[in-house]
Amino acid sequence: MINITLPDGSVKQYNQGVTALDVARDISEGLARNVLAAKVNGEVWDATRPLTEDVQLQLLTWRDAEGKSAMWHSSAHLMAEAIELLYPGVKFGIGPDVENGFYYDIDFVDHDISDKDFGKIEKKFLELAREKQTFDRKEVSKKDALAYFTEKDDEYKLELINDLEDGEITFYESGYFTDLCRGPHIPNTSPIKAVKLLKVAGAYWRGDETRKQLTRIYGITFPKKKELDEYLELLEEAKKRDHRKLGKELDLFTFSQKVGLGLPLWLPKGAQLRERLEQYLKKVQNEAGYEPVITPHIGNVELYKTSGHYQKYGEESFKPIKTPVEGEEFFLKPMNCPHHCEIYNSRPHSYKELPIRYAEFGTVYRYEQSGELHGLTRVRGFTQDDAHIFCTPDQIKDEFNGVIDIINQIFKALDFKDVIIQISLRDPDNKDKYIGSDENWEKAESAIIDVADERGLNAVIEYGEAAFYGPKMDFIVKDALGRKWQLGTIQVDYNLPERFDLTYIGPDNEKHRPVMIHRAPFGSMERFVAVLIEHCAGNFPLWLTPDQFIVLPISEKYQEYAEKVLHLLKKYEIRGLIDDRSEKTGRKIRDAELKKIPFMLIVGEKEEAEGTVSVRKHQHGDMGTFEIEQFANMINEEVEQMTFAK
RNA sequence: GCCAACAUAGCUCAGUUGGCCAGAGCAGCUGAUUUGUAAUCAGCCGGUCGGGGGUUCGAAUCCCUCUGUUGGCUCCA
Repeated sequence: MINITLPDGSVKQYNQGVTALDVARDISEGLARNVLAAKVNGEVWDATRPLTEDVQLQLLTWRDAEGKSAMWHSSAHLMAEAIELLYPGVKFGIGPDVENGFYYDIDFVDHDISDKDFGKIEKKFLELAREKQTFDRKEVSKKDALAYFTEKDDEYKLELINDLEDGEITFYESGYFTDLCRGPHIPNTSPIKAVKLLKVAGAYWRGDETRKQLTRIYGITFPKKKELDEYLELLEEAKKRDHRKLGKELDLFTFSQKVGLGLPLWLPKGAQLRERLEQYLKKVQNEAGYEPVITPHIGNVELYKTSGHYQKYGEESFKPIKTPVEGEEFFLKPMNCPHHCEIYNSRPHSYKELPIRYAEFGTVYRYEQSGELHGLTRVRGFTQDDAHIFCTPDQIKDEFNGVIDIINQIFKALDFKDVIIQISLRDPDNKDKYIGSDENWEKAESAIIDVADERGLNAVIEYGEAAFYGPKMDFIVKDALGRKWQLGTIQVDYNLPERFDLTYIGPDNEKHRPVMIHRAPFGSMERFVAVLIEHCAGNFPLWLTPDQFIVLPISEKYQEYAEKVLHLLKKYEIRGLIDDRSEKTGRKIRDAELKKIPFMLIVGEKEEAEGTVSVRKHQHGDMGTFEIEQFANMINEEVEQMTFAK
């Protein structure tokens, strides 16, 4: 007999060889039907795998993330089975579960596949699911495993098996399909009631662009058709928030083939919005002791040879510009730091001056691969809210903390709540990819980790994500469709000070090396605005929105009064416009609602006589009649509150 | 850059298996209307059907190619 401890602390006794599914059945049939997998001593197992000793057991269902994983992973197998039946001879790469569903990388050999084939695959998929196929785990020797896939002529699986140790190889058999797989899987396919294949994409085998590109098919499954419908509806809703769509609708930005791809053009309303963000940050930075600097858009090739960027990125940059007579070469600047180093170097510095903080909204240009360009989030020309802090090694922590304060303040003012904080460190197995000494790297990495610990930040550590010159802390936010974008970043850099031979005179009258901190709270204005648009679905906070109100005169008779209202509100520094078209009020309201203007001020006979406005709030409706001053105070209070959100 | 799909008026989209001068709604312009909380009416303007090549008696429609967009992959100082 063995003891099974359940999450509520109760202990039950069973015969050796009992399965999690048996335990579930013992509790209730309903539970047994819903069990997808089991957590055994903290490790996720098949619910059908025999338990041979005393264990802590947790049954996993659709409600648990691990339960979903097991089902989606099993769905990947099922899709592979369907595809193998429909397209004999295809070869399989890997097929894991992902955040929302699963994918399988497949070499279709000589079959052509596109999303037009999805319907056929989905149909076969559901047929197979209804067969209640079980997933049978088999431990296989390396020799047998190799033999099986040699027979199948699947070089991808063979490569995977060759990387595994004998004794740790398992196969799963389901229906007609056998796959190399660690598991775990759901007991059988009956919970999979609804499937949707979502997209086809090319994916390099093992993420290596020098290797063959396989066809990746993404899909998602649900235990109920209704849940699938809800998910698809959610995707539709998300599309409405897409910054590319809203940017067009709200006249914020555009692109022109003639100007060039990846080069955004800011329209008046978008430029206004962006300028407000910049002014806000300038004010915050001014209070935090930053000094503005301005540098040109190009820099001599020598500058980037000194910085090391030339060696690393020279080949994948826009080609240099040459002066016609001297033949001197200049790069469009891909970052501002080398310029700022030269500003620092323009005269000697005393330790008493440090830290020095140079800030610049610097526009930079980077050659990005054409397939990667995406709205405002991935462009070839963009403006960083950049600053470089030059400080002594023992000032790093304070400075780092100061930057985090600024980032927190901004994210709070804009109501960004779901921010992922990532500490990006060097890949310890691939140190040649980075410049600088081990000692400096270790110092910088531990400084960042210490600050995160001290502030109790819930940060994730990622190895191999560091910049080539130093480790960093990134602030990552998701867009409407759940894609992750890096916004703010703080980077410690011991390398550029070396390369530019930056120094300060210490109290000992000797030269010392300062440390540089690169930081950009927004990251880039383009990307930040894009994420902001999606975050608030185009309903910008009052302090940022291009037009705060629109006056809607009932008829031309009240045009003069409308102008008076506009004029008065201007005096309170509230911005707006008048809809003077010869349209009905209902129409003007509809258009203003669609333009997402926060307040509509309706004025007619009554308002003119009383010197008031009738206020309608966007998405809320009629708020009643206000004195003009009263309305102005309401707006200004709201603006004040948001800007100074702590 | 790679894989796949897509590209028709400023915007959103119709255009069946190639067949009369390519259509609609919105926007724009002109006029009428003088309007009270999400669309007043009428007329007009607007397209070398992304560019180029080809097949055909005939191409928005079929083929090739280039460009761009979208979704991924790879990359991201």
